[in-house]
Amino acid sequence: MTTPSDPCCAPEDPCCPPAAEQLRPPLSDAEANEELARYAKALAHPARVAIVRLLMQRKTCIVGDIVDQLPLAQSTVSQHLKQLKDAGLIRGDVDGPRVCYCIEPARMAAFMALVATL
Amino acid sequence: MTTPSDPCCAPEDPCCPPAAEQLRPPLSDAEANEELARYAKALAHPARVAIVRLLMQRKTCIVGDIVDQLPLAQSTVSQHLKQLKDAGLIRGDVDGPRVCYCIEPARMAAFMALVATL
DNA sequence: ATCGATAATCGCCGATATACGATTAACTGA
DNA sequence: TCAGTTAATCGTATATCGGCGATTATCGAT
Repeated sequence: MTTPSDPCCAPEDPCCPPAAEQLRPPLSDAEANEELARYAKALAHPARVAIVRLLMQRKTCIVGDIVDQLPLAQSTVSQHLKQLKDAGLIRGDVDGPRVCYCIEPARMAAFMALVATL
Repeated sequence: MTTPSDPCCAPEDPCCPPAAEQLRPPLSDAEANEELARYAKALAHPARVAIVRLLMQRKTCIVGDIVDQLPLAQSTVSQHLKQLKDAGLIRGDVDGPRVCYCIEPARMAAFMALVATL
């Protein structure tokens, strides 16, 4: 459980622990290409790379902080977050009026592994 | 020089040796994000991933063969090749009536290095 | 029950991506 | 020189992206 005084989550108490890892079936060549392309597409914008880097650095899940770090409107940042979430690279957990985003480490690892297969 | 009988280049005689490597200046955070995003964008389509994989496997630079390997029109493949070339991930050398494409290993390594910094 | 704060969504726009067929350009070989 | 092959480019249609302001939804606190 999260300490009530903490708006989101302290580094030692992340609000969004890694999702239960379901077994990922082996990929065919075409599937691997599509998955890699999906991840790459999610990172195909500097703002999204910046968001990922931010979430990697600060283990704690930030939300509005991300908006403050970027020279973009709130709605635009929200769209970028959605794209990263749809790609599975990040996760967002509702915590009161805020939403905590954090990296989905397994997916990140999967992306890096796919890149390594090139 | 290329053997005339060879349509493009034999594996032991690649038509496009790696480009002279100019020193790459260190990148600021923002520049690194933009460069990573640029590479990621280039790989943000399954067909382009497939092309890169093809060029990594067959060291020899293929051209029309790529079209045969993909379920896309020649003009479409040409566009994808252009995007990869613009991103610097591949290189195309004219060899008679054909064009030989091949991986730009240094750029590929740069991409992988940037991914590793995430 | 209402207010204030937070974040997602909507609607809109211009710009870009993706696909194709048709055309053009460049080179070889006859 | 002319014909054939190869690949890039052009033109077009559709879809998605990327940005913003405005609106909506949700929650905590009063």
